[in-house]
Amino acid sequence: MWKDHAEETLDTCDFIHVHPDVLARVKAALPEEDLLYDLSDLFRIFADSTRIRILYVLFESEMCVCDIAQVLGMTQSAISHQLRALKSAKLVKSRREGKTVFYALADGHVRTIINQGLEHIAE
Amino acid sequence: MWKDHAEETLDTCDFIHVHPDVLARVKAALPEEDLLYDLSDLFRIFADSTRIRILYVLFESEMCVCDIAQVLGMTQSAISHQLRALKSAKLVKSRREGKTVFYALADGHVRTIINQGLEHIAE
DNA sequence: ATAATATATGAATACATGTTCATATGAAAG
DNA sequence: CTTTCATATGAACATGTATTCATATATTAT
Repeated sequence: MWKDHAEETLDTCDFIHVHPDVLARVKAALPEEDLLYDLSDLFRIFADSTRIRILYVLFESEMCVCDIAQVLGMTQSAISHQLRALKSAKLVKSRREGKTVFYALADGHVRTIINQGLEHIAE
Repeated sequence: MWKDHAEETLDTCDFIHVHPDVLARVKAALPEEDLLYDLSDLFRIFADSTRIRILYVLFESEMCVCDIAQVLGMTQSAISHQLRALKSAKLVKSRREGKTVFYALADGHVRTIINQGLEHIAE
């Protein structure tokens, strides 16, 4: 018996283990979906070692695309693609000077986020 | 003439735009490759909205797998797979109590990193 | 033992993503 | 205007990854 609710409990346990009020509080605390996607999109930018290396380079100095490519030993195209990702995430900004385009960090959040990541790795 | 160095400048511009000492400083400041990979691996964990949602749930309370699955409206298997990723990154810890396994945040870095991400998005 | 339940896991699939290659754009010089 | 150089971009390819499905493991109860 009691099989009538088999469908809606297909993927959940038979009873809730935490107190119902906790469950309600947890659900209420969840941010909107849009914000969650924006957050994961932002962290996805940091989830690539090439982009991390570019950010580290820009920690030291603003630099043009081909200099970054040379320092990192990669093609201009690859760097340019990644700089676009970094710029659309507003982590870097660009400034044109004749034929060359200089990139620089957009703000201080980049350093803070990376430093927190380092602290976590160091344990 | 001067075509003999064409190969080594294949993907770089004809001259360096930043001062040579800056270039040397930038190269010296680059962390070791291992660390860069560890960093990007860590941020890759945050680069998925499901994992972010799990972390948000654990901000409020420790919780068992199937309760998390129910709160987030996902299957137990999907949550379990993601919890494994979160645990191997040492972002969550688990505690067994009979048949159920409770997950909780491992340390405070999670909150700090996510909060910094939020600040950046808010601009 | 066997059954029931919570969680973990391996394989498969569908989708996302980083790099390369070729080429286009934009700016300065001849 | 044409050429040259720095950068940007689209398509293609290879690799990575999140979810699903089926099943295995672990713990408790019967």
